[in-house]
Amino acid sequence: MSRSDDIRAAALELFTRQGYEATTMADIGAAVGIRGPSLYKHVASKQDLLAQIMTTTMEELLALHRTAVAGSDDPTERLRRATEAHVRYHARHRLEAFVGNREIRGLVEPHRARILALRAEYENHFRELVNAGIAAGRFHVTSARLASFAILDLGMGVSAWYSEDGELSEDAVVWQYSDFTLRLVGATEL
Amino acid sequence: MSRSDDIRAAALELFTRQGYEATTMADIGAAVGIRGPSLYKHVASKQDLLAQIMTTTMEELLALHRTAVAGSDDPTERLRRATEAHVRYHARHRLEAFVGNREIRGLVEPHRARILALRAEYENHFRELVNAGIAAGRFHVTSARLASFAILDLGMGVSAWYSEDGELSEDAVVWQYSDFTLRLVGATEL
DNA sequence: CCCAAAGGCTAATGACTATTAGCCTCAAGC
DNA sequence: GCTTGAGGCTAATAGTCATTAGCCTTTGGG
Repeated sequence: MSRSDDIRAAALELFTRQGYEATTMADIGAAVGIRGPSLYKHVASKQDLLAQIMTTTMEELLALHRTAVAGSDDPTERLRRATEAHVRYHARHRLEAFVGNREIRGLVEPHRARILALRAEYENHFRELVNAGIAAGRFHVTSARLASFAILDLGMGVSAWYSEDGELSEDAVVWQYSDFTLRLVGATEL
Repeated sequence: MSRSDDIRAAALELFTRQGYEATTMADIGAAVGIRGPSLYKHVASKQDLLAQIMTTTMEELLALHRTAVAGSDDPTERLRRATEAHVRYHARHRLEAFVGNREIRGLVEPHRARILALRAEYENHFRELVNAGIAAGRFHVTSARLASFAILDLGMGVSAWYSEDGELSEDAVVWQYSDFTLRLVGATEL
């Protein structure tokens, strides 16, 4: 349904620019050329709009992570691929990622708990990748927890400043940031 | 004036936990044991409360940065000290830093423009530190802009997850993250 | 051609909110 | 002892908002 998609897209952009609380149904309606109340012919509620955006985002991120990591057994290569997927998603879907990171407070139960669980799972995957590298003697960091937080935060930063028509291409950012990650964990060359 | 300080502290915590928009004057009042309207005997407005928090935060951050950097001429040492100050501030004043990063949208002109200018200045300082290291042949990165973004984002991440009673001490986080930064820019040993 | 449903609209509902007005109390200095 | 100002309070003001109700138009399938 094209209209519903338009509405979700408009909501996404407004949530990014103004925040969930500060965005009114009338704003979203105006962005697609209708009045606020007419939105209810297409969506259940404002909260539902946010929940759908955040759920889709976290599920896509987890799916991409699994795919990225599946192709290799080498700890360095696995972390590199996971970081590439992470950063690429945050550049390519910067609005979704931005809202996904910043509007958790706007979610009401049970959505909030579900999203937090998915986030925790995602974070754990990264921590395990770092731990695997340490166990194999390939990474050299004091705290795997700190290193994985740092890696995740780098991606989130991307969603805050990346712009498709900026001077840096998506690939340039992805490759640079993957390098940063491997340097950060002190990955030794093979 | 102790009461005004209490109010600012209560507002800071509520803005962190619920966000500026979602926090009501009645909430802030309740946190200090009075009713919403009574707050106006101590503060000008809710907006003023936010503006004061953000302005103070950015000014402190800039002042600490200047002090940190002043003590050395060596590019590596300067970047290390700047990162230490950056991360330490984000750990020690995590509420201020958190709100400072996330509630810019809630600011109204002319506060918004002023804060954005201070942030831009802060970002520039880091980019210049990285550029200085590159020029001296001590750092090895493709894009100084990307590297400085990464460094700044690391600090912001800290303000999102750091906890004083967590397993990691402030010093541990500061030192680890400073290491991360120097690794990230490919700083060569002297 | 008809008519039902899809998708608009305006008006109403029921909250909630920042801020102001106006009043009351109480303590400290005279 | 009085009074004045600081700092509370409640009630009123003037919004804003999500959501629902009820109505109208269009349109596409029979």
